[in-house]
Amino acid sequence: MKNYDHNKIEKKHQAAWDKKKIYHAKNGGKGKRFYGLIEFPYPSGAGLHVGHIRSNTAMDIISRKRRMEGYNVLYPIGWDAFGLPTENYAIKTGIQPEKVTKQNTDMFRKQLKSIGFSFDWSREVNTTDPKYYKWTQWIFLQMYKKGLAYKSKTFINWCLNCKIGLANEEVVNGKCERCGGDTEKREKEQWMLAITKYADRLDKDLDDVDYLEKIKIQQRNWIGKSEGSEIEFSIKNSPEKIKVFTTRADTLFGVTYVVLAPEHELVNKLKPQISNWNEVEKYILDVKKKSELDRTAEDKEKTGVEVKGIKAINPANWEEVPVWIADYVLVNYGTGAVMAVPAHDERDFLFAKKYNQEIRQVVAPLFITTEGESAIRKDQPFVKRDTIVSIVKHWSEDKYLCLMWKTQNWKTFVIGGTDGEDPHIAGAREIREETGYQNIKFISTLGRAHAQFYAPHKKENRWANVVGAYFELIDGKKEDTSDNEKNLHDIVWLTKEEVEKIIDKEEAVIFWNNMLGKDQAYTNEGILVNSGKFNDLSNVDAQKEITKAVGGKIVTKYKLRDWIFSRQRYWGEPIPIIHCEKCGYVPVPEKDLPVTLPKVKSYVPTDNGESPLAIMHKWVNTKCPKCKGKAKRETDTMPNWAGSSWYFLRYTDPKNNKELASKKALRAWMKNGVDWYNGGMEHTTLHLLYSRFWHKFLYDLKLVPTSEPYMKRTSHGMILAEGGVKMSKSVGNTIDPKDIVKLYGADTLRIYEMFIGPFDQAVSWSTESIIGSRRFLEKVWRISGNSFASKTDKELETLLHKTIKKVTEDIESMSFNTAISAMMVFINEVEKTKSISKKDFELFLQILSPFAPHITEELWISKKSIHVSKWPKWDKKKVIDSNFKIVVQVNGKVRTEMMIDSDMNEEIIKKQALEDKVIMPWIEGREVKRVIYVKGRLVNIVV
RNA sequence: GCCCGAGUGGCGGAACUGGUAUACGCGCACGACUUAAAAUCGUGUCUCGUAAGGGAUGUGGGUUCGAUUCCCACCUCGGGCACCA
Repeated sequence: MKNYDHNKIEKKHQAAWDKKKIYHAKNGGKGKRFYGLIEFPYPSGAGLHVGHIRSNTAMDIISRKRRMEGYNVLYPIGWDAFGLPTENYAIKTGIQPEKVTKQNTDMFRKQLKSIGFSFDWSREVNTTDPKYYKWTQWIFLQMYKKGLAYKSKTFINWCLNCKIGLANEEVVNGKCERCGGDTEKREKEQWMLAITKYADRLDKDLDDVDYLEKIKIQQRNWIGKSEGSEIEFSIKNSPEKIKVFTTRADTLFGVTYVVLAPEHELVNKLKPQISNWNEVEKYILDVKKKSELDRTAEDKEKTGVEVKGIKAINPANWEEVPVWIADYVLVNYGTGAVMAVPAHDERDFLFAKKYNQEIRQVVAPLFITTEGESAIRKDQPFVKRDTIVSIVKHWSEDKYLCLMWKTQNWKTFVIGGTDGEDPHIAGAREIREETGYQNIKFISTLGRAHAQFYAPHKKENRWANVVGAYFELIDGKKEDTSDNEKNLHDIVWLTKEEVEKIIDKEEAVIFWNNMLGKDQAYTNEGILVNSGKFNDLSNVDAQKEITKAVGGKIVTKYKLRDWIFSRQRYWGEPIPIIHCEKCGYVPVPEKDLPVTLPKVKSYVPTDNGESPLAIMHKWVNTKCPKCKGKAKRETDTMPNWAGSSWYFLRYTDPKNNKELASKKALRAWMKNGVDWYNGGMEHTTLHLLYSRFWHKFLYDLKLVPTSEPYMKRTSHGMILAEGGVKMSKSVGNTIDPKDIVKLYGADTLRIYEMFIGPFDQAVSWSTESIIGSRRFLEKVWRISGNSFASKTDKELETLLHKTIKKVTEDIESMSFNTAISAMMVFINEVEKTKSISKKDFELFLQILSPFAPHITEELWISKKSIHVSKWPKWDKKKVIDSNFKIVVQVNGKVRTEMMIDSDMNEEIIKKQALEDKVIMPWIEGREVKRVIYVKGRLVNIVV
């Protein structure tokens, strides 16, 4: 047998597959179909990356398996070729982007072919091809016609380095996502796409697709759906109103001020009434000057100024509250104004502390005792009581008064009922009665809480509405207390540390912390207090009730913003709009599409932020399609998310010049959407969301059969360099797949990248480890050169069928690493026993073939390609061992193993275990309490 | 701060639904073949202990006959979001 010469074999079969077109998807026919999709690559000058190979191989394995299972498979490839790197290269070198793109795609194509992917190369698409972007432009025009594409003067994120407007999504921590340079806010007219109109559906329809849960979560977070209320605050002596958005309408009675975003339109409208306009205006200018980075800086100390002369009126209690402007309120979320409830919102709390605003509690926490002697007794009614907890400080020392109860295991502050009295009166009375101290000074209340517990001394469930109060004794003057009180508890003075050790009731702890000034916003659920007729309602129920009572509206808001769609760049799809002096914006007639990019001399964007296209007067100046008058073309281009928002549709019918794809082709391939789409987590919030949005739009136009583009979405982990750091050119730790293919072969590289670790997790590259994959393939090669047995050894046959089962199932769950491990185990076993039939070995080659398509094709005997052969089925009878090993444990510790036959029943096995020589000494002289048998696994003897 | 995910040998990692922890691979050590080296093959490889046996899956508790797996608290790392009311 010849040596395993991967170079020769791989080239030979790649050429043969191309010639025989075995991976071409058939358009006609009735059989079952499978559409497997990977994110089409951006053909960068750096060439194919090992990361591309990992994700492409995974879907290649799945596609190859589907083909062998009899599916008509579409596994296409194309180029997402518009974009900044190519343009920047053009700026630097002056070489036309088309030329660079052509070079790069040629290189990528060659490299991808050298890995042996089963792409249908006849359906290659390229987003920069005018025949392709004609339809990108066409879709834009449909959006324009439906009012979803509009021009708007907005603050955009401007990258000072790229000289380009960025979408919110492209700004990371105030820096440009692409170049890492500084960004600033600039006001500019931009084309926008109204993705927010689809926000609700983009959220809701996630229920119906099979995406990894973490992908759904990320999408949902990004969309940021939030249900709440819009409530209007009148302004004193003005017809204007402040509309706020809140998710906590239940806390309306706790509003102590109202905050507007500095950019809020009311600020200017109310100018005549504002008595400190200079101060307000200065603050607004300061905020504008602040870069995005400063505004989101880490310490984020909140700032703001009060708008004097303006008072808002709380619709719940007609209280007048001050109005502030502060930049912690965002103009473009909700209504740009919030009601501040410092007691129950952390941001408002911090702001209130800094600017000395009132903090008013309206939600009391509810503490339920469920353990110990005070645990509530189920099925008993609650007796409601108003109670008070008084913290009493010593007249001269830093000590506090506590009661040690004699009748039950309670250690408390001074407690008692209030009988409807004010806290300072009720508290003082209780202190006198229970402790005898006479000269008491009321300092402050400490908040409210509800507590449910069982009172053993009264034998009843209590529901206490507790108020906390803080008192100081003026002197030690003390009178005798009644015998009754004396028998109830002892009085002790404790230091702070001692108090903290013994006080365990949660409401007491809260009051204690409040007394010490360690208070914080309470944002959890609870019972309403200080809220007029809504008192005692649960805060959740109160949200709707209070909204209704003040004439508010229940509304849903989203974090998602409309998509800034224009770029001031050359290398993108021209936006097909004409500006006419008379008619305004006029869409380019569909028959004139595509609007192609003109050839320009310089690709440098202009300093005033215009695209290089703006100085192409010949191209820019045109006639208005409507009035035939003087007009100019739009010089902004589309972002490179445009072409990738619908490319998967084009694959179904890539050469169609009349439609973006024929209905027939779409019905055939997209009947349920793309069956399986794998890509990177980095595209979860942008590409995935954008393309879902476009697809839903096309669905509404009845152009595509489903409202969701992708039925199933999975994601791969990144490949990191050795040592777990990112691969990067500048560090010089990148791996060129070409070198690996040359040295070890494409099959080895494929196996290695699938074996390297769990597919969905990031893994570190290790050149040292590749040899293992190569050795595995060499063993396969060597075995095929041996003479085969007429019949496969019985145990080996069982292992083969187990392996077929495991590989079949592992591919579906993308557990490629364990599938390969199982095949390695099998091959190791074959080497040991050396008796496998030719037929059985071929079954093995078949399950290996999706992973290593070249070597298996070479070793496959039949004239027809192994890749069109039928996927092996495991034999249910043959995956069960006739006898196997189980372990025997004593008290959960393994003591011995024994062989049993599959037909032995439980009683016999248990008996055999108990009589085992090794086991006997372990159970001798001890009582066998239980014997547990787990089928096919173990016997556990409990003594 | 919030939301995900993950912590297992020297390394990458495996373990079904709670049932022999460390499969498979790399590396390492020793041996065989060789004048030698590479390649290949074989044996060994969590840890303490001569052994019997004990201890180990980030830490500390809990549930269970039995926990890497379930529950509670905490620590570390990775990813996402980040003043979204």
